[in-house]
Amino acid sequence: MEKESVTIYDVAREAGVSMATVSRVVNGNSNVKQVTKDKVQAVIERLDYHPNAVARGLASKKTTTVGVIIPDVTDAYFSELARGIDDVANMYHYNIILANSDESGSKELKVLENLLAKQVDGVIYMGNGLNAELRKAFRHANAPVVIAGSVDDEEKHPAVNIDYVAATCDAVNKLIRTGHDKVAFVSGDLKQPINYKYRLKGYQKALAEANITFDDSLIFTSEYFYAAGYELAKKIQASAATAAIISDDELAAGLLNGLTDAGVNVPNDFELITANNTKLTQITRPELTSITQPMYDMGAVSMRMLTKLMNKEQLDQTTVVLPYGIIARSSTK
Amino acid sequence: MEKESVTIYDVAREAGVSMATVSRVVNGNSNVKQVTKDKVQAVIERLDYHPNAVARGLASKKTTTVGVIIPDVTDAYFSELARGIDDVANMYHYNIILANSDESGSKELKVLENLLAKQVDGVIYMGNGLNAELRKAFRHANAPVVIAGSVDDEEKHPAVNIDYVAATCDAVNKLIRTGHDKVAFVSGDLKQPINYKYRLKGYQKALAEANITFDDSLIFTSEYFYAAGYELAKKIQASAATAAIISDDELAAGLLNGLTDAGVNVPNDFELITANNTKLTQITRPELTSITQPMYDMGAVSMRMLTKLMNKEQLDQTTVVLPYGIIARSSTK
DNA sequence: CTGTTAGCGCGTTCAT
DNA sequence: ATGAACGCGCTAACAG
Repeated sequence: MEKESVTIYDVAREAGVSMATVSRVVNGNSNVKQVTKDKVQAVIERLDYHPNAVARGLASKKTTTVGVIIPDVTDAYFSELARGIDDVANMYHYNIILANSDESGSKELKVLENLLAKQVDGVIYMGNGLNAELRKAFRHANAPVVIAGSVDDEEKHPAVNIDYVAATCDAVNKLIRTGHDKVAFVSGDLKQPINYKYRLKGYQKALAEANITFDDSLIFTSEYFYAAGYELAKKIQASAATAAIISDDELAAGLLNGLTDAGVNVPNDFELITANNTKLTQITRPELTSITQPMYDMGAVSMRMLTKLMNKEQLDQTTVVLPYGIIARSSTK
Repeated sequence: MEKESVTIYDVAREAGVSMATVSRVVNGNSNVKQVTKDKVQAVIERLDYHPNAVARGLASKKTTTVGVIIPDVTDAYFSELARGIDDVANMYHYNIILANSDESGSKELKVLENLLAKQVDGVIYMGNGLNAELRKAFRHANAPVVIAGSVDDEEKHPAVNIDYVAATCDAVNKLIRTGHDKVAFVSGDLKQPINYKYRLKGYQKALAEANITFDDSLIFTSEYFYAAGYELAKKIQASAATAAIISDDELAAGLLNGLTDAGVNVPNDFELITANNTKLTQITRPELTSITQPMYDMGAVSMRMLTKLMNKEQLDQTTVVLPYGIIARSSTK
């Protein structure tokens, strides 16, 4: 520690050139004679020179770091997205500042402000709480923002996601086809657009197509925790439902185990389909049938979009909808 | 986007003071008359001025960001640590740059170099691959480094962890007491100190105390993936083992399900104890008995230590060993 | 192809 | 209590 760091000026002096030339070779500018380039390169290595990214950032107004807002790193769904983001970021020589938001509106705002103060070149937002205030903050930010793994119900911001309406509809259809006409809908807060404007809509669409009347005693909301799902089992059991579509895997795992422990046989007495196909779905017994989302790719694509935006390139499409699927496992017949 | 950002200079002009004064009020310097402080504050709000952290970093040589090296965000164990780190970082007004290393030595080095170039004020290293090269890089870094959730077998670097020897020994003891004398040891790469210098040592200690001779046909290594564990079930079944201690929960979950699917009844025919008590342990059926580690706290404490180091404060102790426990669930009798 | 000169936005002496 | 001036390390015109 504490050794004086060598600057571009030191290598310029040692190499007998100007700092501009050093800057050029460091940045791969072609306008440098091979000989001097080699000479400078040698000095750089001898002195073990490393460009100071902060100074560079101040001068160039680019930090090559992007901010990533995530509800909770600990969440299997979002961390998978984060992995895709980081890998692509790396490819393009960006670093990511990761900030947990807990899906709290005020914290999201605070965190965004922070990221912007650090002069990030762009930000990726993950979370389902996109509201008017946040939207305004995004608009006023002088850095592009892309939404990953969720929706912008006003479709103003670049986003990458799947067709949540269709996916939910398909899943519910699958349940209906097996003979269920009392399918529970289990999601997070219904105030969030992704739940009431997309998932619930898909659910209702499936019912409508099968001429089943909507019954709101079959609608359940919960936090996305294992324990919450386990707890919910009682309520679901007390309802008329014989199957359920759940919008979160951890929640689904809790529900599954809660039902099982209460003596309900899944899938014979009750069928379940969950939404994210995270690692958890294979670990439970029975394994969980699930909607599949390309989480890693969604993260990767959103970061790729962001690089274009940061580069002032035109986007082919502002919303990228990736394909989803349904993988049948043992929680359905 | 693209609105000219307001600088400290703008505020100074509008408020009719010098930028030095603005800087003082922004940084809470006491030497400012209340009246002018208020005046400046008003202008700051009116102009919506936000200090540029990059310029600040260049001038002060502090970026208030720390680098966090993590094997994989997607890993339940490490992401829990990361959460603790981020929460404490936030308390002290730091941000974290998260970098995935995949436990690859070369990538860890590259990533560290990167972080250092960005002038992070400190770094937290998570991973089990602390080798000579990395150690050297840490020493030469002009930022303090603390190791979280793993060991520095030379005990030179500040680190926070648990007593892996004792924890493993306890777990194996528990198995032995139930009557097992053929306990399998399942871990990751035995080249990693945490596995051969700590966990394996604890395993051997337990055997020795019970006068059971060590049998290396009971030693298994694997990658930390569910599928790898599932695959491993066959080999374990073919061995003489009747119980196992496993060093990773995802691996343990795979092993458990592999055994179960092969017709082995856990815990009646085979008992399992896993190591990290992540969320997974409650999701499997039967639930997994596990060593418990305070992951979140380990992250939090390591970040707290780092803030002291960055502040040039003395550390009370360079290695913090947090308490562990063993929680009995249904994979043991 | 290379060097000179300005800043980038802010913290920090050093005067006053 | 406040201001002037310098410098942090680098990029980016602009000359030549």
